Amino acid sequence: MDTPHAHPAGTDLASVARLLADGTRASFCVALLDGRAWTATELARHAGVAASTATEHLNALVRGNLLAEERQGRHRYVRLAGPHVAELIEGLAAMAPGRASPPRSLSAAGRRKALAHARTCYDHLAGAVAVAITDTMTERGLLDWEHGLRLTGDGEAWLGRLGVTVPAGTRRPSVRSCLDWTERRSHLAGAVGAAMCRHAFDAGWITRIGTTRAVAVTAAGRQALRDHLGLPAELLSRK
Amino acid sequence: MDTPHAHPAGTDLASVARLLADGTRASFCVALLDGRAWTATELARHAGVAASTATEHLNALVRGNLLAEERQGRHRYVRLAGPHVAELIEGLAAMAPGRASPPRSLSAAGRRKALAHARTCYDHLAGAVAVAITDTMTERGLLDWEHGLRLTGDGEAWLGRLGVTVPAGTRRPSVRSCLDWTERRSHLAGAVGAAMCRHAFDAGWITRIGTTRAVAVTAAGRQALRDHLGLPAELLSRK
DNA sequence: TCGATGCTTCGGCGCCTGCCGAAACATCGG
DNA sequence: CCGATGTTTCGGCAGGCGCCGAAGCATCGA
Repeated sequence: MDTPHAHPAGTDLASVARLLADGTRASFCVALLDGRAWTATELARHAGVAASTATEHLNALVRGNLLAEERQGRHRYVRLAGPHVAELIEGLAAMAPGRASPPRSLSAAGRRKALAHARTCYDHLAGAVAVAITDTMTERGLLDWEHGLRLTGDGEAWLGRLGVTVPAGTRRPSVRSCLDWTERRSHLAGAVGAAMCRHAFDAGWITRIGTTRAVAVTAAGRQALRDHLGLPAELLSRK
Repeated sequence: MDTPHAHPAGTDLASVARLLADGTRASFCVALLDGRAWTATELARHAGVAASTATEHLNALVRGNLLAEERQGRHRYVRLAGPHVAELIEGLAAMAPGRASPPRSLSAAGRRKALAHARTCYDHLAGAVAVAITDTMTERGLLDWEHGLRLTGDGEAWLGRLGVTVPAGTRRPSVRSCLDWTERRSHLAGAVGAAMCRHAFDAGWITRIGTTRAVAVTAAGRQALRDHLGLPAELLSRK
């Protein structure tokens, strides 16, 4: 070897980072942030590359343990390998250059606006709505940031009144903050964030817009958030 | 452009990841995980590249806001841009291929062993010792993982008896868990972790081994950890 | 003022890797 | 069994990027 001590710990770090360093692979991962499984062809079309190219990228991502795959007949379904991957990707994206490049088309502008308003982030809620919810929960003493983020007793009771049940006994932290890449503020993640998001879907408070990550708050959802958190309607209705 | 909708959100994610996707740049960042400022030449020699090459890499890393720089005379000092960068890098490294490549030389083996035992991770303590401290603090009810990680009342009192003072009023979470890339377990980070590490240096409980990230626990340190945490001596002495 | 040292700029070289299309293979629905 | 559709393999091409050395600039110490 010609280098003194060939990057002792640098190489393995680089090998992981390299997986996300390509625009197409990154585009796959961002798409998969919705927490659902996509087929290889869907991802290829989404990123605008040939199917053969997508195959090679997926091989790399699966091999690198960023994605998990599942074969069903002639379809190859892939999804993020776990919440830690989603958090890593969000953390990386939050560090991106501050200047959000202006959208180039009207439909892109609308899409961006919908995403900024409310969207899923792996398995919990993100966007302006999620940040507002998190802020209000903090103001009302449901969340405590004093010594690390935690759910207060009031918070537990409040969740119970909402009908949200959090699966217990897992190693996953029950509350966690996740940096929002549109708002640049924290929103609620972790097991509680996921349970709240799931419950909001089940109760019909939010619905997916088409097949994207963007979600819309329904009339019932606005009502529920006003009743339980006192959130003003104008914050929740998209113009 | 020849692609349908040129990676809307993928590009900025990729541009950040690309910075860490090169072995040499990654090697710089891993070196800087010790939290100190290095000169360009030091990093170049460390990674085994020409000074001109290092300059270009540093330009990229500073431009991408991963590193902060400070000019002093003819020296260019760089350091990580903040704790969030250190956490990102550790998170990425923790995802690296499980098989730790066996060290190729005796000195490398010794170095690796020292690092695995106790080292600094940006501004707090990592390695087997740090994991043991964190575990014991949990067992003794000083830390509570129930609803997100937090310091208990007992924990605060315990810190006070140790003489550790934590700067208050910052936005930085006071306790945080950081995934250890040698132990694959969590250790204590955040403002409290940093304050404890700083206090341990000041009190002479630990000292740096040469100019590396590895640290040694002194006799006084073993005594202190036994008195305050009941940690067995054999855990703290390197063989 | 003058050498030594640290850093930067600039060409130029070579490899790595992402891309495609064509062809083969696998699966599904009849 | 057969066409349609999803996926994979394989060449081959082209651009990007990391590397170096030489030369130039800035700063330090004397």
